[in-house]
This record gives sequence, C-alpha cells and structure tokens, in this order.
Amino acid sequence: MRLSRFFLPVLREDPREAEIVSHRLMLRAGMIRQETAGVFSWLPLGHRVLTKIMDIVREEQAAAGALEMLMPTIQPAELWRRSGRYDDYGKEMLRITDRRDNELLYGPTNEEMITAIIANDVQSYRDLPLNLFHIQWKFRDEIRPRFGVMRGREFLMKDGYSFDVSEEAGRAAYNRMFVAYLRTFAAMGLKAIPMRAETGPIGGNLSHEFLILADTGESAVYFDRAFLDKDAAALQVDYDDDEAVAAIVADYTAPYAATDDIHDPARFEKEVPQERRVEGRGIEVGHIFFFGDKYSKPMNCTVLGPDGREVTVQSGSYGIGVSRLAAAIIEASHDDAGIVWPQPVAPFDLGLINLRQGDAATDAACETLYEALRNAGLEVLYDDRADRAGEKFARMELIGLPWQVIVGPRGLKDGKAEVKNRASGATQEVSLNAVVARMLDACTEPPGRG
RNA sequence: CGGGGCGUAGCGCAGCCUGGCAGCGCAUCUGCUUUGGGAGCAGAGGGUCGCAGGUUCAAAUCCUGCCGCCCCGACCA
Repeated sequence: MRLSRFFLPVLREDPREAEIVSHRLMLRAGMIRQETAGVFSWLPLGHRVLTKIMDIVREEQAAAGALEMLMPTIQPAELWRRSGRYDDYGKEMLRITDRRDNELLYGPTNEEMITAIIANDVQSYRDLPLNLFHIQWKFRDEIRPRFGVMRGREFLMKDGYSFDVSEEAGRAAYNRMFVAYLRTFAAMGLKAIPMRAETGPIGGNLSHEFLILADTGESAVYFDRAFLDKDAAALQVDYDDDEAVAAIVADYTAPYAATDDIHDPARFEKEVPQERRVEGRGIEVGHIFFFGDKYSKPMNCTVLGPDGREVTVQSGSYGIGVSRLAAAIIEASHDDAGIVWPQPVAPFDLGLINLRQGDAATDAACETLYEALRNAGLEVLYDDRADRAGEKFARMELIGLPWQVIVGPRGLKDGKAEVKNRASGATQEVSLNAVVARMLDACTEPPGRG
C-alpha cells in the first residue's frame, strides 16, 4: 500500500478526551474515530489490526473444531424472556421497538439465540457435540463507557458455544477451548494468563478469564512466576485426545493466579514461594464458562439419547474481546514514540520509507523494493509522500510497524538500505538486493523473538 | 445515577470575568528555497463560537432551558 493512497489521518497532538495510552495512540495513529460515547469507527489502519486479530481467532477456533457462523446484532425480546434474562439485564441492554411495536434488543451476547437454534434443529445425541462461534458486534449500554475501545458500549467479540450430551463431554469441550485460547493469545504474540473467575451474571459453575499483563490494566493480578516461563505458542495439542487436552489445562491451572476480586493472600503466600510471587495489573481479553444446563434447561434444549430418553444438553460459552484486544495489545506494547505491534497483529509487516521522494534514483530504488517485497508475500506500507525525513520517521514509529526499510541517497551511494526494528530500535545496513530475504526472514520469525 | 469539568477551524487552545470586526499554534492549499529526525520565506482557504429561547442598539461573552463529551465514584467483557 502506498501511503499517498492510504487514509491515515495521524494527529500530531494528543486529543484531549483520551486518557489512557491505547486510546491516545489509536486516535493519534488514525486507527479509530469516536462517533458517540463508547462507539467508534475503525479507519483502515485500525481495521487491518482487527482483521489480523480475527484471522488468528478463526484459525485457532477451526483447529479446535469450532464452526463459524453469524448471528444478527438485533434479537427479539421474546428470546430473552424465555431464559429469564430480559429483566435481569437491566438498563445495560439496549432495547429497541420497531414500527410494529415489536420489542427488540441489540444483543449483548448470544446464548439465548444459539441455544434456541440448537434446540430447534438438533434432536439426537448423534448430532452432538457441536461447537459454534461467530464474530459479531455487541452492545452493552454501560453506565460509563471509557478508555476508548477498551470499554466501549459497542464492541466486536468472538463468542462461541459448545453443546454436549453429558457433563463429561461438556467439560472436555471447555478444556478444548481453554487450550485454544492459550494458543490464540500466544499466536498474537501475547502472554495471557488464565485465572479462575467468578461466573457473575452470566452464570455457570466453571469459568476462567484470560488476562494479558499491562501496567495500565484494570485489574490487579497475583500469580506465580511459573506462568511467565510457559510458552503456549509451542504447545502441541491433539484436540481429539481429551486426556491430553485435560493435562494441558491441569498444567496451566495448577500454579496460583487470581484477580483482585477473588485473590486470597493467605493462599498466595502459602502456595507460592516469595521469589515467584508476581503482583501486577492485567486486562481481561477472554472469558470462558461451562454452564451445564443453565441455558439449555429454560430454553428446553434437549436431545434423545441412545436409550431413547430425553437429555438436557450441556453447554458452555467462550468469549474473546476482539476490539478490546486491539487496545489491550497497545497497552502491553508501546513506548514514548508510539505503538509497537507484535508481528502477527501488525497492520503491515513493514514500512518502506522513501527519504527523498522526487529524487529519481531514490524513487527507483524504492519502487523496485516495494514490488519485490510485495511479490515475496509481505504486507508493505510504502511511504512515498514528499514529507521530510523527521516527519516520516515519527509517523512510522507512531503507527508501530515492526520493521522499517529506510531508503535515502546517503545509503544508496553504497547500494544499501537501512533496516530498523521498531521494538529494539536496532538498525542494520543491508544491501538492496538482500533486503527482501532479510525482511522475509524477520517477518516470519515466531512471535516474541522479533 | 451522584460529584466535578468542558463544548470557539481538522487537532490543541486563547478570547468570556469587564458585551463592540472571531483569534493563536499546528495541520491544509499555492509558489520558491530546502531535504537522514516533526524546515524557512511569501501568500491563501477554512467558523451555524454545541442547540434553543431571553436581555441588549449590539451576545462567543450576560440570563434560562436543553443537548453532547470528558474525568472521579458505584457498575462492567
């Protein structure tokens, strides 16, 4: 993509309303614009990040056997009356009336809808297990939206739902999602720690939240340093092997980890040696629940078992805050100059900077590199604008692409370009004809090493 | 929902107290000179001063009502 043809409205100054760093950087980097309290438009750069996050979510969901579908944002109130949650949800639920005075709502989640679909169309134990997910916009009319997309009212969420004939099978489904979540966040270059969670208004009896560490996180977290040594990206898992999956879950739930609301200081001190105790802050980016029959019972979701008797389906639900992740990643990965994207979720792999737009030799070298890099399968943002060097550097650092390829007359004299790593700031002179290989190598390194 | 603050050009702000031509910086556009870390000079464009009513010869400024946004708290993925 040529910057001259891209829409990247960066801001030099901090917008006044932005308090936390991710909100500030997302506005400044031209990723989002606010429409009303807690509701945002995603501009091209931000949209590319969302897409990267969704791609990874989809890949890991598919690997774990989940099927993608798409349910609507608008739901009939009737569905929620059946589960009894229509009144429970209170003013947080955005209620809408259509022209015929039908009561509708903008969905805050989809348990009722998916359960109704399963109840309607699944009659036999032979049709189970099923695990269905979608990625869709949700709306919760928070009393006070804040922190940009971190706690907006409208948010993009992957929510998945499992349906099984027995509690044992349901727990196995829960475990598969647990492991899929470990892999998903690791694939994004994040260190996410699973923590046992209160089930809250959504209910159920088994639940974990996944938090990524960031100084600006909303929750205080207490955990065993052992988590920081685990590498979920390296997990090899056979999802068909319930016991192997359960072993991974056991491994990741054994060390102490808790958010402040359920933290037990006495247990923490007893179970974790002092030198391994870590207190920090975290941002919740995923939450999984095993419900048992909490929704399937009131929604009358049953199947006929092998013995011809009706059994109530066992269900679970599994959420990932897709739009929230975009902000959470920035909270966890930025510096004074701007965003520092982990490679897997970066809007482009690299930025190609033409330091002397209009100079025939520099333009030609950049054009050649631009084409070669793209032909190699890399996503390139080519800064072909006529701005000054300082402005180009500042802008590229602000938007945080993992690598910069810098081309100017100075280096071209020797047939070289400069390659710069955004995270470390390290630079390296590279012969023009070696740039593609160098970048290809750099951009396909596993996350965490770039 | 309680408490506080703010709405003036794309962004950041001044002007309001004490009513009298709507300003500044950055950004944008044109020209020239510059060109490896947010350039210089010269010129130009851009505003229902959040909305509605009122007071006044005259309202961004004073009064009333409303709306929106932000921050703190309770709440929450």
